[in-house]
Amino acid sequence: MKVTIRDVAKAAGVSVSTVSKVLNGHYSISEKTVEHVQKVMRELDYHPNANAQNFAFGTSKTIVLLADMSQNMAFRNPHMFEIISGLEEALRKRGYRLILQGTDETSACSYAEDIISRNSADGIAIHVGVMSHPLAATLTRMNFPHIVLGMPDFESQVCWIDNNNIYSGTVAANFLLSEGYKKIAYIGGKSYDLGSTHRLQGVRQGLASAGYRLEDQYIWLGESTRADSFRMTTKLLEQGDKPDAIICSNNYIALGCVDAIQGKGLKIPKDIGVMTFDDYPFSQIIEPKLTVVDINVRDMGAQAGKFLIDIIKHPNMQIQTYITTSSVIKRESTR
Amino acid sequence: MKVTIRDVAKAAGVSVSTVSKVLNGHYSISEKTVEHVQKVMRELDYHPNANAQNFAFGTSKTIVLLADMSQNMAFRNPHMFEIISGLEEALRKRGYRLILQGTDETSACSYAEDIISRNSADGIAIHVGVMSHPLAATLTRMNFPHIVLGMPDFESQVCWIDNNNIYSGTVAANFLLSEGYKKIAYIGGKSYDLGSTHRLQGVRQGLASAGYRLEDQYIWLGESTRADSFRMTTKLLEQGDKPDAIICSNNYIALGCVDAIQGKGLKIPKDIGVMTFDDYPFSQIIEPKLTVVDINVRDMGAQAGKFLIDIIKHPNMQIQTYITTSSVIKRESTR
DNA sequence: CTGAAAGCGCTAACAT
DNA sequence: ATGTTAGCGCTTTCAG
Repeated sequence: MKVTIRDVAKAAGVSVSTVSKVLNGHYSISEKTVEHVQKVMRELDYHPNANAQNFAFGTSKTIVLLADMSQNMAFRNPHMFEIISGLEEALRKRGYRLILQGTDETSACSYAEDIISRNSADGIAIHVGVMSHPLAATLTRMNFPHIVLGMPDFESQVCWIDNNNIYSGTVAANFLLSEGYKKIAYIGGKSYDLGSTHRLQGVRQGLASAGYRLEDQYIWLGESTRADSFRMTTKLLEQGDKPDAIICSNNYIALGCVDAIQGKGLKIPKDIGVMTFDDYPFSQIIEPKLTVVDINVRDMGAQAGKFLIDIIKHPNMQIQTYITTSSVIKRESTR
Repeated sequence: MKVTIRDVAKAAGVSVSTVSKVLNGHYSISEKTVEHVQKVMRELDYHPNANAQNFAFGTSKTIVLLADMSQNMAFRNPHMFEIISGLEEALRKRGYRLILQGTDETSACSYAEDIISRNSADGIAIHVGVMSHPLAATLTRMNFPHIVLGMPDFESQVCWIDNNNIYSGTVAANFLLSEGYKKIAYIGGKSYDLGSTHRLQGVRQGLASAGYRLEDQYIWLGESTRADSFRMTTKLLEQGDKPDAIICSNNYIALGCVDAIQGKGLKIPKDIGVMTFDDYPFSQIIEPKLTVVDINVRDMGAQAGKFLIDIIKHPNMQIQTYITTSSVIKRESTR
């Protein structure tokens, strides 16, 4: 059968608590005993039972992640899985494990309640996609260590972490200016698309602080689809005064934008520059390869993991933050 | 403080073991007592401590997944995360949780040994990408419940599950024949690319059983890159007798193939049909949208979860299997 | 049908 | 520096 701490104690001729102390590197054990006990452990091929340790310590060294992982999500939103990868790595480095729990927005709250009340995890990470008002309420009411991946689209007291899209917008604007572009246009989503809105705001700020401005007729906001972007870009290009560069709020919009530009017989980047955000696989597949502001999402996951562990260790800590890790990857769609 | 089973027992005026039996639906408790105890539980807002239960039951109701989740993996291989999603769902339905553990091939084996010897999971799932000889040896030597996601490229006694690429190849061939194509070519990876090799084999079989054959000059095997595929397709098209359809072993190869065809001024699907395997996001983005044999990978993950739990419940069960869940998604690259 | 008591394997005062 | 002992919260024989 399984060899337990008692077997080791017996074989080593010491008490169980001494073995336990060796296991946990307690200072009070003499070097000689430590070595002896460790030798016995090796001989017996002893490995402390994880369940028993967790139980005795009153901790599970475990974080659960609530996220929507329904059909095709990995294809539609690889982004999320890259965040998860970063999160897992950060947690692992700190001795925690990540439990994946797929859920929809409706069930997320009861899952969280169950986890908290049954103490089946030391903390919860929640992808913003399944975040809801009741869940936020539960989290703050129970005062349980948590972090939301992405900024919730409503006010609350929960801890969240997100990329700074405003900053990314500014990075994009600054880059284009530094490359000599002057008449910059923006194609993005409507006001409820917070990402797009923030990026737009950042672009504005970037231009403003360099003494330029984003002209109203150069801003087109619509659906985040290839088709609607095609429509908007076409309209934009049919106006009298053409921009010399277009910033697209995301990859899908960029796709339609490129179609439209090429449809008008214009060359990228010779006649007009294009750039967008996030380094999706197809940023590199479409012609020309897109210049993007890359927001290191994996790093965001890693930061989230770090913060969550900090929160667990310092329960009164409060985090609500943006992190800024964007940088430009220059490819062929800008000169 | 936390309310425990003892508090419930006291408040309900019964013994701890009675409460435990109510918790676990033991037959021997009278309906009256059950109801009474449950009422007290609700009143006290009692929730059994998960750690303690696991400890007492000697199980963790937990599966760990070993997989390479290094930088950009979610973008390079969304496929894997879709499998993981399916796996998680299947496990959850059966009362198990999925722990994610990122690793490289080298560390995977010692992670597995640790998990097994410390009993920190009831089973292990391993993505084939981190599979190795020593890991296979460990798994069979320790006789621990496991399942490998994907077929290992070496002989062993481990349990694995994979799509049947041979079958998928046949599906592709049959589809093209049924659409009226007759001169079919194949562009794929070299012999060590098992996926490509099996698909090729399936294509051959499909054609053979319909009385056709895959001509040698129509088979080009090289690197799985857009560039090499471009090269191979160009060569193929420069031969005297052109095929009327090309099957590409994967999406990257399809990309280069489409480039080459269009580079020769040929139209898809008018002059030549193209199809490939796996429904990657960019199968839909490139022009024309690709007809693919879709191998429901999420379902493969789900099956893996089901099998793994079966193995846990019936330890002497042996599984080494293909599953076949391919079907054609017809889009614009075939007529 | 219910309860007393012995564990599951490990940790952590407290005593020596 | 080491050992004694009492738990951690729940399950599970075994008696009654």
